Amino acid sequence: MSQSKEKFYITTAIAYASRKPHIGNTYEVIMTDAVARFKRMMGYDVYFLTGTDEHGEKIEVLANDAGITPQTYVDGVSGEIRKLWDMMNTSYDQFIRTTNENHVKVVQHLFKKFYDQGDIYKDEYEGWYCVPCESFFTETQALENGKCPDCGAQMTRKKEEAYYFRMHAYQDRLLAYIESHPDFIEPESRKKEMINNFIKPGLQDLCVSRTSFKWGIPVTFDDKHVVYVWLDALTNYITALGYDVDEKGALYQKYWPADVHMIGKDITRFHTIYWPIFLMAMGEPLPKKVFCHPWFLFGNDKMSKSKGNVLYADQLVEKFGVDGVRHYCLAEMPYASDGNITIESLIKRYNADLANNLGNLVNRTITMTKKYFDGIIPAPNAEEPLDDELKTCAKQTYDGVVNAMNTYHVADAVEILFGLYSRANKYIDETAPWVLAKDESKKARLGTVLYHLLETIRLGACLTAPFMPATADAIFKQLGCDNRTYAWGGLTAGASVGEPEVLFARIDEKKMIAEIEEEQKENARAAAIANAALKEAPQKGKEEPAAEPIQPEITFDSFMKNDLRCALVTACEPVAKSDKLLKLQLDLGGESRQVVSGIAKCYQPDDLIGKKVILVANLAPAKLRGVESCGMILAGGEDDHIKVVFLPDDMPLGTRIR
RNA sequence: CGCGGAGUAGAGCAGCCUGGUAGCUCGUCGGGCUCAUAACCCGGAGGUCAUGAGGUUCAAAUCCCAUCUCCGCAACCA
Repeated sequence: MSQSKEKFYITTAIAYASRKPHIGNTYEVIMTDAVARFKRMMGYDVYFLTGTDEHGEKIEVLANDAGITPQTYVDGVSGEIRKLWDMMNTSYDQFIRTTNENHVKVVQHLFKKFYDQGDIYKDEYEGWYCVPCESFFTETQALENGKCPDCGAQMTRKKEEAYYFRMHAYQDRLLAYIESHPDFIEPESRKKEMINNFIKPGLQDLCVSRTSFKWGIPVTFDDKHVVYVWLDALTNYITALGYDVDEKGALYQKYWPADVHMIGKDITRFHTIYWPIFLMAMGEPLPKKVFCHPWFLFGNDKMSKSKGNVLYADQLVEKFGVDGVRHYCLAEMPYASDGNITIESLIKRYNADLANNLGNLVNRTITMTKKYFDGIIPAPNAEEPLDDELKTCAKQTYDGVVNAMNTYHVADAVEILFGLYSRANKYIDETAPWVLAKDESKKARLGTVLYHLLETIRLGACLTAPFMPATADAIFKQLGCDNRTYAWGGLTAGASVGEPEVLFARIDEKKMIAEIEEEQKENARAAAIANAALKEAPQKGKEEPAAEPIQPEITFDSFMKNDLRCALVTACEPVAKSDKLLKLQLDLGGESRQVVSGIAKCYQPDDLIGKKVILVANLAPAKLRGVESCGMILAGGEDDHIKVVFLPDDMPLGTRIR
């Protein structure tokens, strides 16, 4: 401990403990881990923080559905997430949970402090309030004369109290900071997005408390309120270090400000606007960098439960191993644009990089050492000019990897590293050890070649450690050496290598794809059965309350208030500047109606024209995107999976449906 | 005219900031080798770098302008 090492504080976003994270979420932890391990290797004193975000309405609802307390729910999910991170061999120093007692206490202190110093103020939110729906609606949502957009009832003007954070007051300081720290937000495009979309138009004060649900950190001086999400979640980065309002703590003093927050691009706004402003209000320094990584898509689709295309890390680990999955994620994700996961590319990359290039190289080299030298590492005393190329490559690989990693171009770093293994394979071809072995007089040369190969593999293993720690260990074991210093000549001649073992067995692509398809069918079947079971007995499934809960019972009379009619779609066109809305002209036998419907993602106008649909004929009119909508047509599903209910062609127009 | 990004060989990407032989991986075709996991090595084919007989320049994938298409964010989702 003579020299204090330079510190490096790195964090992932905390994962929302509502459900098991998919491979896209897992990517973030893997990537952050690779950087953390790399920095440790470079001699930094690294502190790597990850954890779970455990409050909020959604979790409250999920727990209720499951019939358990939110705390119990969150204990389960958080534990699962942590297990997943552990399985992926991530080297975090701390796993924080926002239900952690200390975190809760500090958030409360901060809230109070902000309130006392005038950054947080209590205001009355005034808006239209619908009593039956127990909800607020904005001016633009409300229908004419203040009718409820949900149920059509007459709403009242109502005031509700809420706490707001004076974001606006810090706007200029934030902009100045971002502009004077060009590296603060990366990639660059995200920075522009933030500045142009949010900061320059003027920051809105942020609502930082809620009264509509209970599962959150209570505001100490006003117990109707709980602290709303981001003030709670973001502060994990410092509460984890023991920060408190009047007692900063040793870890905090040592590690703050963060060197980099690794986050998904979807939460850029919170990390590059609100979080810095909270810190300014605390009088604390801002993080040095927020790196907004892209997302993994499945094929070309966003991964989503409803599309049934979600991949989970543990599932992939079964097929490809921990390092197979780590390697794929790290090598495949581009720097700024979204990456695509497909099973085919997973297999291809696994075979090409891991089995053929790296695995086979190690295997053939160790085997030759066994075969020609009884496993004793020979001395390199018959060098030839050709060898310099290999050494130069090793040197350049190091520089290249360091360079790429320092700018978080992880995929580039991996590619450069594998270039070294590739060069070593070529070296075998150039030197043809099996030919040298036939000539006793070339023994010294043969030994030199093998030494160079073993040494190159050793150096490669040093650099592989941050990406695939277990594989690096396995390579060192086969080399019979654990010298992880990146300098040519670290292997000791005369020592013994270990036993050759296959690092990555080749995967039969066709066979595995067939296997996976089979599993997916099975999963689909299981899901279908589970869904059916849910419908019959709407009990509480813990994971994924897939079906929307059944609404409270109503009487026949109240149902009959809905006037449903058979109507013909006579014309249909998209609504300008909207990607979900279609404007439909309906004929219900004499009367015609204009209706706007949010189904454009699923239907083309031509799909609808000439079809008969069910119209809710007595729904209060509304304006959508400025277009008048008088009624709605019945459809099921959400987002990208909406199905309109069509009626038989021979049903007369205007027929009442019940 | 909301903001931003992207369009480069069959596929996936790099190069663009700091103009000057268009590169990598997979696939494909041909050859070599046998130490090794049917692996490894070499070579070929395949690109008018979205479009504009546009602008700047001795020189444009790279800088500027216009158009088209896709994506993300925002808005909208009766």
